Amino acid sequence: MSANLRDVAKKAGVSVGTVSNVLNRPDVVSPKTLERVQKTIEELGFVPNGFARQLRSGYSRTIGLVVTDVANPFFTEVARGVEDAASKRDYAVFLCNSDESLEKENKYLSVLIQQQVRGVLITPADSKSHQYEVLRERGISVALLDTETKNSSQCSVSVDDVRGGEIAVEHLSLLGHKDIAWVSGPETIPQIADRTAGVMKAAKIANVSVTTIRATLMNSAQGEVAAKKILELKKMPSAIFCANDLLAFGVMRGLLDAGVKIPEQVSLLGYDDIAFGNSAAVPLSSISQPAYQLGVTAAELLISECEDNEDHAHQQIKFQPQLVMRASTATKK
Amino acid sequence: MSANLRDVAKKAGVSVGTVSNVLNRPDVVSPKTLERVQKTIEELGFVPNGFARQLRSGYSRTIGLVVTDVANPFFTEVARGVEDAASKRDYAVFLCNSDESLEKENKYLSVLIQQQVRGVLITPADSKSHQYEVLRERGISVALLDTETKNSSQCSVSVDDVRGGEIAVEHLSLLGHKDIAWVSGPETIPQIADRTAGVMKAAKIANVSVTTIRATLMNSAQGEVAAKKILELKKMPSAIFCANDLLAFGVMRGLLDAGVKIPEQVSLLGYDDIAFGNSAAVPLSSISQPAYQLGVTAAELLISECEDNEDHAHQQIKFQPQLVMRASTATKK
DNA sequence: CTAAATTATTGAACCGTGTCAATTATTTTC
DNA sequence: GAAAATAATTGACACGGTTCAATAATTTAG
Repeated sequence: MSANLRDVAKKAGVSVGTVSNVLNRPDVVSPKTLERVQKTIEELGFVPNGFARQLRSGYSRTIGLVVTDVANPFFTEVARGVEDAASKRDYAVFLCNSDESLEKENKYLSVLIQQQVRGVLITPADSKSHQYEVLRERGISVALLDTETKNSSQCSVSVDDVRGGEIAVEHLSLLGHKDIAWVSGPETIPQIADRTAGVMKAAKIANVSVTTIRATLMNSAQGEVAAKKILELKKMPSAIFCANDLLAFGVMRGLLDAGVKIPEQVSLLGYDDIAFGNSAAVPLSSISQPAYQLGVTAAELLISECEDNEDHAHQQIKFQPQLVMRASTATKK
Repeated sequence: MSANLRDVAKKAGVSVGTVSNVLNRPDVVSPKTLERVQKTIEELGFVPNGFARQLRSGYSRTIGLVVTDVANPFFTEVARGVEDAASKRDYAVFLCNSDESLEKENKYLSVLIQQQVRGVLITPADSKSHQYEVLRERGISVALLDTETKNSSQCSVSVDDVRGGEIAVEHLSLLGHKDIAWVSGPETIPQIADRTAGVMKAAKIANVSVTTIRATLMNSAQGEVAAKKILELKKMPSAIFCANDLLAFGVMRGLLDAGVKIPEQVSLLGYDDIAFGNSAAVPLSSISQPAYQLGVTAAELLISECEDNEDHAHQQIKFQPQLVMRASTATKK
């Protein structure tokens, strides 16, 4: 087996404390002892055991990233941002997918505790879940990702989803649409609830009527289901706003298959502005979020909190969404 | 601070050994003791400290996943598979993006060594790099992901890329195309080299002429660059085969913008069959790979190698690609 | 009902490092 | 050159689990 600190101490004729000092506080060791010990370390090919080190110090250089689904291109971008920023600070990232399930989320949090992560970046599966207080109690920093917190004792990096909902409706209203379908997702997801709030607020002001279609999951298969529901409505809306681009892709497919022309008959607007929007059957107009930047900022904030410990001022950073107009939205005929 | 094993033992009125047994060998503990201890664990919110555990056992329950780019939907799917399979076995996954750079890859391998991972799943950035031998020497299992190894002392899970290239050309040839453009990527990537080999082999047999366009990166921006190059060719090919779907999306956009009709004037075939292929401007025909399955299989194989230690038979598993025909390929007029 | 076999539980030793009060060696001061 | 100040070194203990030989409790056999 490979040499340990005691072996080095014995061979160099010093105590274990001195060897430990050579590794961690070389300045307190006399030059000639230092040299002798370092030579012995070299000879024995000694590499300190990370487990023992971390067990003693209590800290690791890892963070956990819990998102609802990395397969969603928005989160993929966020994840890249997190990973790049963490890597720059020499932190490794544990990737966890909660699949919007509270049970899975809790299971992963427990795994992350076991792994003794220094901090956790989390997009809560559910607005009610305050399970992450448990992490705090264990000295693990927590920052909310893509979710705002009213609680100022916590960092969060989010995008203004209320504003995003407003921008969407304002855009459609400006194009002359007065009857909009809002393809929403589970209202337990904070982002969705906020976008809905924005939609309703702007709709009231602009005097636009909104029909809500609720999707159970935010993927393109559920988008196709939503498309069917829209086609069955008594009165076809002239514009559709989807809670994310994946849903919008599904709706687009459903409508095109049914012979509905986009944007001639119906305008379609997505959310997230994922890279493929541009390559869609009808290039998709969307509400853009700075996903990569979100990840970078969140990771930097979290690591700063982990390391600055006491004198860290919690911040709630909020980015602004932006309209990206492509071919899928047009003025009402 | 949070509860440890001794606290649980005291509160439940048993010894530390028994609590440890409850965690690791529940079958040797009597049912009523088991229940009592589990209840106490629950009450105290006890989560075992991974470091301490690993220090004694010498092994961690983490693996590293090194891919060239998670933002590529193919790898995103693979990553999901890896994560789901690892999670089932109670392993946590470190995510690393090498961006096809050997330097970054080596940096990450070093980080993974520091983190004392039990095994590494890697898609080598470069066919030459045998840096992962260093890991082996440290007792870290390594399995190749999406790459075949000739070396039978190593596990690998791959897709038959040579066959993939063949299938593509056979398909296009069957549709009557005799003049094909092959939008390739860096030939240092083994997958690309294999696909090229398959293309050339099938082209020779089917008597098809191939013009190779080399993309520097496998993304859609480079696809647009490739489209420009194709438009500048003296003789326009009647079909284009791209090394992945992202490139194909770029090519599609480039051609459509130039007024070229797909598939009427040019057939376009991608590789990977990513989810968005179906939502593309022209639904994209593609060569499908079982990405999720690839990830699951690789993770299971790696963990089995980690745990079975001695009596583990190295396996080289190879999946077969499949043609998925959509609207972007058609018989030559 | 006792002896033997089986099952359950115990707790001290150990994994490999970091820490720090105590000890020893060296240098400075007058 | 002795006392005081400073620098260097020591080693037991802590971290929080796992392991395993020893012991205790229970079941089975005769």
